[in-house]
Amino acid sequence: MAVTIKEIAELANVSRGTVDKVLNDRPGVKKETRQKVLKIAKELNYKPNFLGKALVQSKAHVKIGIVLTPEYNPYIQEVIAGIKRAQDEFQAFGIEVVIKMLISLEPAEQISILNELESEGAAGMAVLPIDDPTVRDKINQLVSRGIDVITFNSKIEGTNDFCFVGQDHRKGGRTAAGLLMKLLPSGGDVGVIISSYRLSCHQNRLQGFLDKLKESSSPLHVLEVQENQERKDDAFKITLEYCNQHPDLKGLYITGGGIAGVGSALNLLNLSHKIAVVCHDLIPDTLVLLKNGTVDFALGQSPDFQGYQLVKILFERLIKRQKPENKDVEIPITIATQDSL
Amino acid sequence: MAVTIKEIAELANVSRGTVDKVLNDRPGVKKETRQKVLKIAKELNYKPNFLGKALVQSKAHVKIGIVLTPEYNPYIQEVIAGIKRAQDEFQAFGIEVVIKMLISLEPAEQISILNELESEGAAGMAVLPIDDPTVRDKINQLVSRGIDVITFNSKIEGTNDFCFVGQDHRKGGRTAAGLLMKLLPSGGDVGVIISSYRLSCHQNRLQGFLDKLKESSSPLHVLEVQENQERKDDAFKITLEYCNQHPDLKGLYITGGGIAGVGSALNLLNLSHKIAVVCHDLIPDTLVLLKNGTVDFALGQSPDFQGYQLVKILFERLIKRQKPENKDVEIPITIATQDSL
DNA sequence: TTACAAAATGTGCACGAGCACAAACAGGAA
DNA sequence: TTCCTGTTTGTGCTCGTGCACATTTTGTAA
Repeated sequence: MAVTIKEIAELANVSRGTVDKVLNDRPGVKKETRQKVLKIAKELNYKPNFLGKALVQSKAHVKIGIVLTPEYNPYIQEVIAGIKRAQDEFQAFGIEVVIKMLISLEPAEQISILNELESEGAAGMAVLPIDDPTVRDKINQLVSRGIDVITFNSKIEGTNDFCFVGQDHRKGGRTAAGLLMKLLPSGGDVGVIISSYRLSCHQNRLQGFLDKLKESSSPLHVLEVQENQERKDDAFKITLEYCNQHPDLKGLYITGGGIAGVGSALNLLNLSHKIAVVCHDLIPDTLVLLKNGTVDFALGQSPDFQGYQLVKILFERLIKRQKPENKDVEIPITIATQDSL
Repeated sequence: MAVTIKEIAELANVSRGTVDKVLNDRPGVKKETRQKVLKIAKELNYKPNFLGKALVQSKAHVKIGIVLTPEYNPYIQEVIAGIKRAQDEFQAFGIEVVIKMLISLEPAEQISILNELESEGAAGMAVLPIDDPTVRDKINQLVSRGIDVITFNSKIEGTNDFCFVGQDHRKGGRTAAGLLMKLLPSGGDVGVIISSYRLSCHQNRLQGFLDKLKESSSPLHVLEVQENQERKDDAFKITLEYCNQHPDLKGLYITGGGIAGVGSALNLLNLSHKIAVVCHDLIPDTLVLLKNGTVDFALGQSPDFQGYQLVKILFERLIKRQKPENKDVEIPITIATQDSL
C-alpha cells in the first residue's frame, strides 16, 4: 500500500502542511523538522501519488507546442496521429497540445513559430529542428527562459534541449548498406538518391551508408549521389538517368521521399524485380512498392510511436515532475519486407 | 475545458448525486430526469475525468494476474521487464500486478495456477496459454464468471478472451521464408529447427514458412524439419547432422530457442558466414550471433512492449472502463540485422 | 515581564467522481 | 387531515496533494 503525506505527517508528529513544504522544497520549516521528515519519507520510500497531484493541477492548463515540418509529408501525418493519441490519453491531466506546421523549410519561419508559441505561454515544446545555427540559438534561448524543449527526428548539435527523440540516422544508413550487401553479395553499381531538404537526417544516412560499405570493403560501387526534392517526377528522372547511364545498375538506396517516382521508372524499364531497392519511411507509397516486390526493404522510424512519445515525455516532465532526466530516446530502426506487414 | 458532473447538474437543475446515478446506470432516478441528464451529457460530450475516478477507487486495489511460461526463457525475462515498467506507471491507480510462472509446460499446472489467481480475487488476467482444450475451457469458465481475461503470444482458438496481444506467427514464418529467398535467390537446401514446446506459435511459424515458399514456387528445398527442446546441445546436434548429411546446405531457419547451439555448430564447421541463418527472438544469444555475422536476420516480437501492453490494456479495461472494445493488438514483426541495433 | 515581529506549524478548502445516507416529495389509506 | 411507505433528489464525506491563510511558537528588544 502506497505511503501518503498524511502517514508521514503522523509518524513525524507534524501536520500535513509541514510535510508538504518539506517535500516540495518550500521555505518555512525548521531545519531539524525538515530532516526528520525527509528521513521518514526516505525510509518509507514515499512516492507522491500523481493522481492527487494531477487532479489539483488539472485546472492549470499546461500548454505544449509541437513544431512540425510541412504537412504534405506522409511521415508527418503519422507523427500527428501519435500526438493525437497521446493528447486523448493525457488531456485529463490538463495538458493542451498545439501543433504548428511550417509552410516552408526556412529557419526564419521556424524561429517565428517558436516565438509565437512562447508568447502563447507554452510551458513545453517539441521541435523538429531545421539544421541551422539560428534555430539552434533560438532553442537555447527558450531553454534559458525556463521552457522545456525537446527536439526530435533530426538532431542538431549544440542545443540544450533536455532530450532528443529519434533515430540514429547514421545507423539507418549503415543498416541500408548492410541490406544491399546481403542482396548483392557479388557487388555492382549502386545509386543513391538523397533528399535536398535541410534536415540533418538525410546527410547522416548517407554518411552511415558510405561508412558501412567502406568498413566492410564491400564490392558495391556507389555512383554519384543525386539530390531530389522529395518529389515523384524528380526521383523518376534521376532513376531513369541512373539506369540509362549504367545499364548494369544493381541497386538503389533512397534516403527520403520520392520513392513512388523510383517505382514508376523501374516499372517503365521493366526492372522492378531486377534491381535491389532499399528506402526509408513506411508511407503508403512505399507499402505499395513493398507489396509488389519493387522495394526489397523499407526502413521505418515508427512515426506514430515517436509522436506519442513526444507528448508523453513532456507530460512526465511537466506534470509528474518526477525526474529531471536528460535521457535521449532512441527510436529503433524497423525493417519491413513484403511479408512482414 | 472538460465538462464535469457539477456543470451537468447545474444545467439540468438537479444535484450531483442524481447526475452520478444517471451516468453510472444506478437506479433511483425518475425516467424524465434520467433522459434530461443524458441529453445534456451527450450535448456537452461529457467524458468522465478518470483522475477523479481513479483517485476514489485507488484504495480498492484491483488485482491483475499474469501467467507466464517458465522463466528460463530470455524472451519471458523481457516480457517481465515491460510488465514491471507498466506496474510502476499504473500503481498509483491502485492496481496490483501478480506474476505467476509455470514450472512445467503442462496444461494441468496452468489450470491450477489460474484457479489460484481466481481464488486470490484477481479481477483481470493475462495468460500465455498452453495449446490444450482443457486450458481453453478453463479460460472460458473464468470469462463467464466475470473475470477479464486476455491471452497473449500464442493464440488458441475458441477462447472468449476479450483481446489477444501478440504476433501473427504465420506471418513471422512467411517473413522468414521471404528473407531466406532474398539471401538465396538461386535456391538450395534449407533446414528448419522447430521448438517442441506445446505453444501454437512454433507450429504456426513453420506453417507460414512452408506456405510462403510454396506460393512463390521458390527454388529452396526444405529438409526434414527437426524438433528441439530449446536447448543449446540439442540444436547443436541437429545442426551438425544437417551439415553432415547435406554438404551443400545453404540456409537454416530456427523458430524458437537453442540458437546458440546452431552458432557453435556452424562455427565449429567454419560455416558461420557461408550458411544463411534466420531465427526468432532478440535474446542475448541471438544478438551475439547477429553481431558476428552468423545470423543474418533475427525476427523479434518486442517482448518488453508486449508485457507493457498487457498491463495497460487490463488497466484501461478495469480502471478506465471506457470502452468494452474487443480489439486484438497485433505486435509488429521486427527484423534485426547486424547494423540495425 | 510585556510587546511584537518573524519563524514555524497547523487548518481548511479545492480538484472530480463515487457512494452512503439524509432529506424531500409523492401517493394512498385511514 | 395525518400517517406511512416508497420513490426521487440532495448532501456530505472520501481519495492524495497543493496552496492560501490561520494559528501557534520562538526569539529579541523595550
